[in-house]
This record gives sequence, structure tokens and C-alpha cells, in this order.
Amino acid sequence: MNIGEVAQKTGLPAKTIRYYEDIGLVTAERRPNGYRDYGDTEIHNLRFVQRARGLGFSVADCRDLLSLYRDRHRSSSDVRALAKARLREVDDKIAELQGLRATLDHLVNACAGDDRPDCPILDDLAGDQNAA
Amino acid sequence: MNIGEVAQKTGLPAKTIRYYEDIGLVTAERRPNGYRDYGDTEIHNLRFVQRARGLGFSVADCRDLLSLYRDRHRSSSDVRALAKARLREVDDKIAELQGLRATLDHLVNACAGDDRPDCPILDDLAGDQNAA
DNA sequence: CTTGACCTTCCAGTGACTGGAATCTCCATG
DNA sequence: CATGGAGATTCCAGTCACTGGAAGGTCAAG
Repeated sequence: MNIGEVAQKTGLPAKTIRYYEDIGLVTAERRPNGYRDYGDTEIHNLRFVQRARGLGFSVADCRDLLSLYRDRHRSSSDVRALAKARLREVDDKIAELQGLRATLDHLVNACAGDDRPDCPILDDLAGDQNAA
Repeated sequence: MNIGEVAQKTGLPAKTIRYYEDIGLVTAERRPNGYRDYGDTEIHNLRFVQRARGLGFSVADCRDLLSLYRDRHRSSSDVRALAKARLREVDDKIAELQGLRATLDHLVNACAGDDRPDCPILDDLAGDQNAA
């Protein structure tokens, strides 16, 4: 199967698929004419990576997950550790963003948003103690 | 004031301060010896950028915010629009991460995490319909 | 035989820094 | 006055995960 068809089937851009080959994540055979040739296994692996990336795993994580996936004798605890670490990252990020959200919301509500120049948002960014 | 002192006062790495000058965000005068020379205004602007970046505004946003800050005749509505756009971004990101969190949490709970190879997490990534 | 779609490689750019090398300036001490 | 070390300068390269674009090879249809 040519890369274009794979791109259509998976929804991954051809550029990205080539990139994954460049970094040795999912490689393909070559035809005599130099074209990449994909089979079911490669498509499967690409979708695997696509899902993992969708869950926010780094490409390095994907590499580990793929190799665990291919290892029939892995322990599920190894995989679970990766997932838990990712879960912690997500939790941290959510907490951080919720803090930001509160501040931004506060500032947006404090600001009249009219034609006048007074702006508690800028006052706050400027470090004005009486701001917002 | 030398860049090192500014770095200490603001907590910004000297590298970052130089970078901000490179991209024309916060510039400094030069002494005859070529050293950058910072005054209160520059420190103030650097802290302004630092706070805005802390709220997740892009460097491009910071540029806009700084120029609005310097413009005595700006309308607060312009600033408010930027803050509201940023708030929306944050909300979207939080929603996305909460979706991921739910999936990850589900998978982590479904996985025994022991020495056996069975792993619902990998099954799910592999697209196994009966997974997790 | 030509056209156009599709494939190839390689180089450069993204955002916001960060690390490191080579060189220069300043100040204090011997 | 020489020297040493801290701190300043510039410039180049790397990060992460792609993405865009140029230049050129391949293939099937008309």
C-alpha cells in the first residue's frame, strides 16, 4: 500500500508518517521503485501511535508502549506505570490551568471593556498592588 | 544595571532577557563597553511580560499587551478581548485534558498492573474493541 | 509523448527558549 | 603590572513533533 492510501485510512498526514519512519517509530518496506510499502501490521502500529499520541503520550512514550506491545512477555505493570505517570502529568496540567483560569476570569470580570483607558488587567500585569 | 542583576531581581534567566531583546520585546540601552544597561522601566516591562507569560499569553500577545499598556489612549475593551480569548483557550484546554484524564483513569483502573502480560491499556491502544 | 497525480529526499521554520563555545571586560589581589 | 575569575558579549545548535516547500523521480491515463 502506498503512503497516500495509508494517510487516508489512518487520517495521519503523509508527512507525519514519513517522520515516524525517520525517527524509527514505524518503518515500512520499500518497493523496487523506492516507494514505501505498507501492510496491515504497519497500519496497525500507526493507529496505535495515533491513539497514544491522542492521549498525550510523547513520541518517546509511544516508542516504549510499542515495544511493550510487541513483547509478549511484558508485565502489565510496566504499561500501567507509564499510564499513571501520564495521568499525573494531566492532573498537574489541569490544576495549573484551573489556577490560570480563575485569575483570568477575575481580571476579565473586573475590566469594563469599554472605550475608556482604565484597565485592571493591565494594572495587574504591571504589578499594581491595587489592581483588579 | 547589568543583566545579571536584572536576572536576579526578576527571576528571569539572563538568556531569556537577551532573547526578549533579540525579538524586540524589551530592549535595553548599551554602555560604551557594549554591556546592556537596564533601568527601572525595563525591569518593569520585563516583569510585565513575565506575569503575562505566567498567565499563558504568547510572546506575540505580550507584545500587544505591552503596546496597549504604553498607549495612554487605548480602550480597555482591546485588552479585555485578548484576555477573553486567552480564557477561552484555557477553557478549551481544560476540557480536552479532562477528557483525556477520564480515559487514562479508566485504563489505569482496568489494568491489573502485575507480572502478567494481559494489559487493557495496550489492548485499547491497539484498537481492540473488547478492550478496557 | 505529455500531463498530472503521487512519490522521493532534503532543507528550513515553528515557539520560546536553553546550552555551549569562543571571546571580551571588569575588578581585585599578589 | 600581571593574572585570575566572574560576568558580559555574540553566534550556533538543539529541543519537540511536526509542517511547508522545493527539486526531482515514477506511474497510469489519454
